[in-house]
Amino acid sequence: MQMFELKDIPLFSGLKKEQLELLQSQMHVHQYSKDSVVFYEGDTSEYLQILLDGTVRLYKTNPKGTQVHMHNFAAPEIIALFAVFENVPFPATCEFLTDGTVGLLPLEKIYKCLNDVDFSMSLISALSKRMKLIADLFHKETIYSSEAKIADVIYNNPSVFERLKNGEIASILNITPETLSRILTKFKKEKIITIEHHVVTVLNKVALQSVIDNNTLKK
Amino acid sequence: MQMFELKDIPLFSGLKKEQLELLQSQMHVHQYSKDSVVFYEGDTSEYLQILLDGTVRLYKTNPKGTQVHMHNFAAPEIIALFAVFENVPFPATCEFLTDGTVGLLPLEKIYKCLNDVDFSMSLISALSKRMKLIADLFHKETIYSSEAKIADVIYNNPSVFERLKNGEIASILNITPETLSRILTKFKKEKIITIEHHVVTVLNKVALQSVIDNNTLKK
DNA sequence: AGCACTTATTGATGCATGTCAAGAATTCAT
DNA sequence: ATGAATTCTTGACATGCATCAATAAGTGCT
Repeated sequence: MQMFELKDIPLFSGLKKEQLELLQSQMHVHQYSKDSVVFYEGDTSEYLQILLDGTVRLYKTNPKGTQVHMHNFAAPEIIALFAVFENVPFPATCEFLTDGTVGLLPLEKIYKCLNDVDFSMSLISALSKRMKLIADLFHKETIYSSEAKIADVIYNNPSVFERLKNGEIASILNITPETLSRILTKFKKEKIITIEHHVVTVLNKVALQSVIDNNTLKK
Repeated sequence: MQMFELKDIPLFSGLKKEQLELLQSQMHVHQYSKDSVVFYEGDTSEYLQILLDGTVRLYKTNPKGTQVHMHNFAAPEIIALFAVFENVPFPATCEFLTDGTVGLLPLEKIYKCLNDVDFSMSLISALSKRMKLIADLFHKETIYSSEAKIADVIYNNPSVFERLKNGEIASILNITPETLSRILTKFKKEKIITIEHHVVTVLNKVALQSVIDNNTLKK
């Protein structure tokens, strides 16, 4: 099995060879199987957690027990980046969607790298990218209606319909499968899309864009 | 009028004197009056914007035209921190709640500071704090019911009831004044709080905490 | 103290989306 | 290809909050 290493992660790739090897040697590696939980919302950790293999899903759980999807990450990627530098509890639960492995790097080892200008700059860039992720997520959950969310995936990521079943797509969008189904048939009736063998074809890009902007088809 | 300066901002306070003076001299200063807009959601900028005086409000506007409140900042503070380092459009509109002033620092001048380890570390810390802000905001908008939002302010920030009128509190919580009113009288009826002359007294802290955790009073 | 204006309360209704349940279509294993 | 299991669709209904409208309470000015 070939697995990612620290050097495959932009944050570390700029480090000098010895530095990198030192870190790599100080990293604990954990194996996880599908559906196992890496950490729970509210946990804290003394380690930077690095996804070396597999894909994970980050989500919150609301009081009714339903999950609010935040993001999927595929290796190689850092998970829980920001919580760690403010020593703040994780804002989400992290669960494996596949078998996989996580590397744990003691935070105090990382702090030493901050003297390296390249490392700091990579970290600033990584944090900024994470910030954009969560700002986009906030926008989708806060501004978009269900119709707009669906129009948005169709527009920007139509291939999910080939890879995932509707229930999975719905849960990524934080809507129910029923709502997804209803809106999809609405879009079909309005001749905005067709779906054949899980392949979505956009017939009316303008209308789709306008759903994204206006949250609705009508008027 | 006394106003804040760069050195009052943690991000810059670690810089050497000459460096700081250089930056200060390269900063453009803009005056704004109450209700004027510093930037709109979707704008981009070549400048780091620093709030030197007054308070601003950041919000998104949804397609129906209603505002989704994100955050208020009081001077001295950096606004739009992350958008700038990924050169991404601002995710929110920024509007003054008072008269005030903003300093504009050309980004390329900032980039030069990144060689300074202290500056990088301050920036990492500032970004992480912003990240926590938006993660908390996401939690409130995504997990909390209106009851939970209100219980949360009562619990953590009861003084707003003395300073703000209900309409303003409602808009900060992204609910309507009607909903706020209804839930407040519900809490009073249940003997969880009393309000006299805009001063909220908590009678049943446990119940309040349980509303925050469970999103509702009942059951 | 009295009147005008602003803010808060209350009721009736609407709307988007969730929930529950039944039936239809699809997928998969043999 | 056939049946069993899964997934999708559709309908009826529930829920939480917004909206609209009318009235009540509070605030400030002369």
